[in-house]
Amino acid sequence: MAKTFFVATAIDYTNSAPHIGHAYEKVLADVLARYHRFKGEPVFFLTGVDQHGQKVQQSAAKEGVPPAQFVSTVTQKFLDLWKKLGVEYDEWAATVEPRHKAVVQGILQRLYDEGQIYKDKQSGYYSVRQEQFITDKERGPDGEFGPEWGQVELREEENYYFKLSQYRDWLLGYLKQRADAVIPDFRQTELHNAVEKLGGDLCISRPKSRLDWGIELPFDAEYVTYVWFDALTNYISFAGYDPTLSTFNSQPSTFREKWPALQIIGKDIMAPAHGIYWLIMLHALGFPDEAIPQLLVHGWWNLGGAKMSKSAGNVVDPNALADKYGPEALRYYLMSDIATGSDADFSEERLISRYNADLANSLGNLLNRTLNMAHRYRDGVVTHKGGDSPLAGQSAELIREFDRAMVAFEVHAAIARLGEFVTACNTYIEMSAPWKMAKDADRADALDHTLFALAEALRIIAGLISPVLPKASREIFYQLNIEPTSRLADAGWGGLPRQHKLGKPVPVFPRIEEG
RNA sequence: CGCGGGGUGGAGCAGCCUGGUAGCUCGUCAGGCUCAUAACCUGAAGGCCGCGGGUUCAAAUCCCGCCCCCGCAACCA
Repeated sequence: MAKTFFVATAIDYTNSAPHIGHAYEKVLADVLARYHRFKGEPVFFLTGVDQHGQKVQQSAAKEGVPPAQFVSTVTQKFLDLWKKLGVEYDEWAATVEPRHKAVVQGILQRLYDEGQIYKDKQSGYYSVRQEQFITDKERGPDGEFGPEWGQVELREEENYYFKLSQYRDWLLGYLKQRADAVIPDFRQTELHNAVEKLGGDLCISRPKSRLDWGIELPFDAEYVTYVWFDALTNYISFAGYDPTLSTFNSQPSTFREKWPALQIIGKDIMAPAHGIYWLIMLHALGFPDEAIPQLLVHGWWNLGGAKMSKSAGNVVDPNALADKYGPEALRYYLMSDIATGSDADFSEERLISRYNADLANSLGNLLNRTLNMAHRYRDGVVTHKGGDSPLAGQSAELIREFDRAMVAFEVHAAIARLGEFVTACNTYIEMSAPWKMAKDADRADALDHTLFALAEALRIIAGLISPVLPKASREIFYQLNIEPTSRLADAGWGGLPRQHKLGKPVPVFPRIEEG
């Protein structure tokens, strides 16, 4: 049995509505999950929401609703968006769930019992209005804290700390020994540099007097868990991890079959959260190096070269885009117009342009003209005649290179490669000129040969594109009048019956007219 | 000398790890085709691959230095 392809995304904070970056990450995970299912591997796709914490508590208070209710409203927006975009996860990680709490508390208790968590006292500047400690970073140019902080006072507070720094050398060693711990590699360099500067331990609690919307510490009811042990733990709590079993090998087989995950995260939360805290947490919990998850770090969609932010008012709403252009057009754009790991500029014009050029003009038109000719010249029936088509060899190469790109998470490259093949098919039509063959009775076999090859090429294309555009893929198969190819193994040349009646052409990708 | 990314024909990008005729999409120009969603195909113009040095038979690609953009971080408990 093949190892399960376990892909997990970061879980999104339910403080405000999803934006384009959230959508990108989940679609990327969904495409990879779908591709590995297509390859016939068992797949476990985990995503969800991070629902606790101070900002949620504050936002809820502002709206005058209980945090649980506030969180449920925002969570619904994420659920609706994933449904709309066709993001099909296997498990939903919502951190308010009891089973998650049980794992978080179980882990904390174990680490506490093992002496890996201790209590300490620190002091700092505290903003009464914002209900948080602030640092020198918040000081204005004049060295004073601005009026937005209100009254600022020096305050002492006791909290619990996790002995993070003692694992610094382990992490450095791990990163040194595993070249693909983080992808792309320059992020691994960045992480390594960050780890070298790692100093103190990690504060993991908040007194309930300041924050009570969280998971109570099992060993001190006066405190709740601060973000790290709550949010990060979702990756194992929703995969069946049992906190009472201290060694990895004693974990339930349902967990061990899945773990470790490929974790897809944004570049902003690699260091320190995932690259340092999370990896060290796992190590401290007894996970062997082979069970440390790989991090796939993606870039951001910027707007006009500038970072997107709510304060700048330039946030792109994926919901509106999906409504306007269709979810598949959005999926295609997000997957094709950014190199995994890099940043890209978001542009609605680019979305339209790529959709029209790649999907409407190239692929959609290829399907349309092929079906049309088949109906016009052969009553819709394509028949195998003669030897191999040049498209046969090209398709074999396509499948190899497409796969190589996809398993390397380079979805953009895989899509580009597929586009080359679509163009090759269009060129093949021009070269063979079936409309001329149709007028020449002596070339009847050649016409059959060409039409058959095109139908077969389209069947392959429809299979390969299915992880990115599941709906359009099904529609293409429907028009080809064949069962959707559900496995890569069946995608190769030669799968089409030697005589086959095609369906009627209907534009799958109608052009988006601007303006 | 904090950490990292980027600088490639008019625009947006890929290629760089694993040196070997500079590639893709859009745009422009010319031609072809008529099966097709005014789509498709071919050809052309346009680039000292940021600058300077080095290694090499050979550098966009490796090494050194510099310039310019962009993120992140800067004792956030």
